[in-house]
Amino acid sequence: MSYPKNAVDTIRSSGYRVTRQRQLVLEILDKNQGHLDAEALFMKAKTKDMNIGIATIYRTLALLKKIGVVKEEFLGQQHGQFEKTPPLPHYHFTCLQCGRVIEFEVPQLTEIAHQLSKNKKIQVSEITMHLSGLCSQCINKTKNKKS
Amino acid sequence: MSYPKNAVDTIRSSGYRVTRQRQLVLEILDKNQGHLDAEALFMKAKTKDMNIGIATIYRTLALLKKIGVVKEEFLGQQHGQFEKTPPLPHYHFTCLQCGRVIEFEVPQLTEIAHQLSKNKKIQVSEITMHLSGLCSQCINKTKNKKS
DNA sequence: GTCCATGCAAACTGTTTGCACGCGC
DNA sequence: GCGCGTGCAAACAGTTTGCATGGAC
Repeated sequence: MSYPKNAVDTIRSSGYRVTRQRQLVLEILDKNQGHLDAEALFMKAKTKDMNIGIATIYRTLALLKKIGVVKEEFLGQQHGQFEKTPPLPHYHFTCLQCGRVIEFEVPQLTEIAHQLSKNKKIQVSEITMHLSGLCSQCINKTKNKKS
Repeated sequence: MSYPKNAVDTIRSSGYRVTRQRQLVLEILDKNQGHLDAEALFMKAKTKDMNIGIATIYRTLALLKKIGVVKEEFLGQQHGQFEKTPPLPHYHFTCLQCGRVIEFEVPQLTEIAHQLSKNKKIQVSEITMHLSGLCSQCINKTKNKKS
């Protein structure tokens, strides 16, 4: 069966131990369907487990990334944000003013990547797309601002 | 006239001074049509000017980016690589094995971004796309390797 | 009981900043 | 000559690592 196993099962079946800390990180990523960086995740984790260390967060995220449970996205251009790997690939728009992130799908990208694979004789394993600009709210704010 | 002014003119007309160091950085970026990160650029600059400081490199790149002369690309996922702003927007493929970068154009992206702008009522000012995988050389290497 | 995973602190990397001097305009 | 731009070193932020202890299996 190719049922998407839940994350805990994936950890176990990949040969790693299911620890309290790893479960906590997964829990937080589940609740926050948004995008968290290591620091933000650490903060949230601390409220549930005062003793958790930032190194554990980094090690756990690296592990989850390696076994494919989470994806790292580079949105604000600097350090990565993490989210549970979505069933369908999607991409992100970031508002340069308020930082809001909007997700969207672009089915055409698969075809575009396929064409490129043929033309350039390459093998594409990962497609990243990222838009930035102004979200509708910030467009309105700017309009209403009289200078 | 909307002739693309050369970079030096752009610096001057933006109200900044044209210094030896800034010219050197531009020269290096011109010669290396490839993609250099701050460190690599610093190394190359040192061979021409032993006394140049890494801080100058960072400050110069930030300036050139601000006035639109260079673009910062996040290819290897971590710190940015810089290239002179190309006349036509293009995107990059990075080989995960050998690090080779291939450039390509995707005219359709403009239209895709336009559609999204309408649907989501956003204003897109920047489109980023990045592919990764294996280049043709590395595909062959892998094939020929008997294990 | 074994050995992987954790917490802590120290180390490290890439980048930024404060300041006195030097140079473009 | 004025004031921005530079070099240097120190500061900083984010991330990684070494090591002794603790917990998953």
